[in-house]
Amino acid sequence: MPAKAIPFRKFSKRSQNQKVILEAAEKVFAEAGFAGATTQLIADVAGLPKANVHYYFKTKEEIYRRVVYNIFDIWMEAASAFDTALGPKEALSRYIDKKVDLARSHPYGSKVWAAEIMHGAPIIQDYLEGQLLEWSNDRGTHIERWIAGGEMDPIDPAHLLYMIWSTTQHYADFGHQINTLNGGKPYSDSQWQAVKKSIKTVILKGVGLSPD
Amino acid sequence: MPAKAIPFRKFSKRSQNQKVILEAAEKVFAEAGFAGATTQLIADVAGLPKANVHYYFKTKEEIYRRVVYNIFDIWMEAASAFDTALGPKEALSRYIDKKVDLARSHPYGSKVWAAEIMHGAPIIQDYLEGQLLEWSNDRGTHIERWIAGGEMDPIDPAHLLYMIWSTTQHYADFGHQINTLNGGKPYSDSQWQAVKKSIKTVILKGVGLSPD
DNA sequence: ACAATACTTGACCATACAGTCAATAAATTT
DNA sequence: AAATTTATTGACTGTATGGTCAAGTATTGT
Repeated sequence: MPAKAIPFRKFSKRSQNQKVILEAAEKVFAEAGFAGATTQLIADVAGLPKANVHYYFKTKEEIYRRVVYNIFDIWMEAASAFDTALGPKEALSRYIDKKVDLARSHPYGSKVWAAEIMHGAPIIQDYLEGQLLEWSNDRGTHIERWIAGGEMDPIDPAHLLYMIWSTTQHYADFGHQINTLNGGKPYSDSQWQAVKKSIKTVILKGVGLSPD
Repeated sequence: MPAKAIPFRKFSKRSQNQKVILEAAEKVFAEAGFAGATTQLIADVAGLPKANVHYYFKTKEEIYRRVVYNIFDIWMEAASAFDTALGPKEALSRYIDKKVDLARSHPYGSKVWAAEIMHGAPIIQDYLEGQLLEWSNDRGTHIERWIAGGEMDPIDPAHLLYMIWSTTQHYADFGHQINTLNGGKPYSDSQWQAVKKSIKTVILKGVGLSPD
């Protein structure tokens, strides 16, 4: 919400700078936490003077809010990969693939999200109780339908979802630990492929679906 | 490390107060992050004046260090539950049980640990490269032996370990989200039992071991 | 009883930080 | 080209916080 009307120019200075600031902020919030993230550091990473950051965003909290909302949007988009029309094997496979892709492409966002939840979700509590709950319940009932129809083994759908969320996001949130145990090197393309395969194999077999 | 010698009295005022402070600090660090945790708040939660906290611990960082080391010790103790002499089914089952117990009994510690890793492990990097790497490699070779001996399906041992870590710790680190999706209520005893069962079932079946 | 050591605590200080402001420059509109 | 809006930035301010200190009280040892 700018103070005055935004020009409809597609790449206005305004939206360009906001984007740069938000990307810098995502990284800084992920690495230092909300309280540890200084506006000065965000400005430095963005390559702007601090006062300029405050010209575009009134408060640090407003920046944080925007970052968290962005992450939620990306998460919700990925959530649509869990397409129940496909049947359990395909739906779960594609969802896992998508979530691993996200862990790789948006590690900072994942960390900010994790920290937000760990601190009691002060900003996105509403979304948890709204969209996320709705989405989970919807997917849950489909999973129960598959179980009732003998298409997969019985399991509490919530636990299955948590298992997918945790295993995939772990590769973002604990990436530092994983890299350390990998000889200090980040995962290669083929290692990321192996991640997908391992997770899909265990979870699919784990609920009675033959993988590949 | 006290400035002078510690009296050998088992429950000296010193060790009592340190314990109270460290427990308070663990909670505050978990909920607010390192930078967001104020010594004043730690003192308030501990029920002591701030200056008293600084009498026992020189700096906030020293308190944080102690908290993180405590967590690592608890983690390592749990790690011994992965007893390779028992064979894959029992070893994995007991380890999962133990880790879920830990997620329930030490949620704050788990969060502090997660945040420490997410911020690049500034304090415990040495442990990651030392004890944790050693432990992981040791368990990894045993898992590979089981696989070679046909006792379980092939899987990259690292991914199996990450799967256990992530699924179990998720119930601590994302407890707020889980409670929200559980109607705002914390898990009951029987729900925690179900967590263990779900995780064990999926992972054991997922690597070709019949559960229960 | 006395000394010595350990603990307690309000008041204080230096620093770092979020946010402001005014003065200037660049871009856009008329 | 004048006017108006938008963007840039160094300098500044008030507040919150980590840490100190000195003056006290309790505890322990002799």
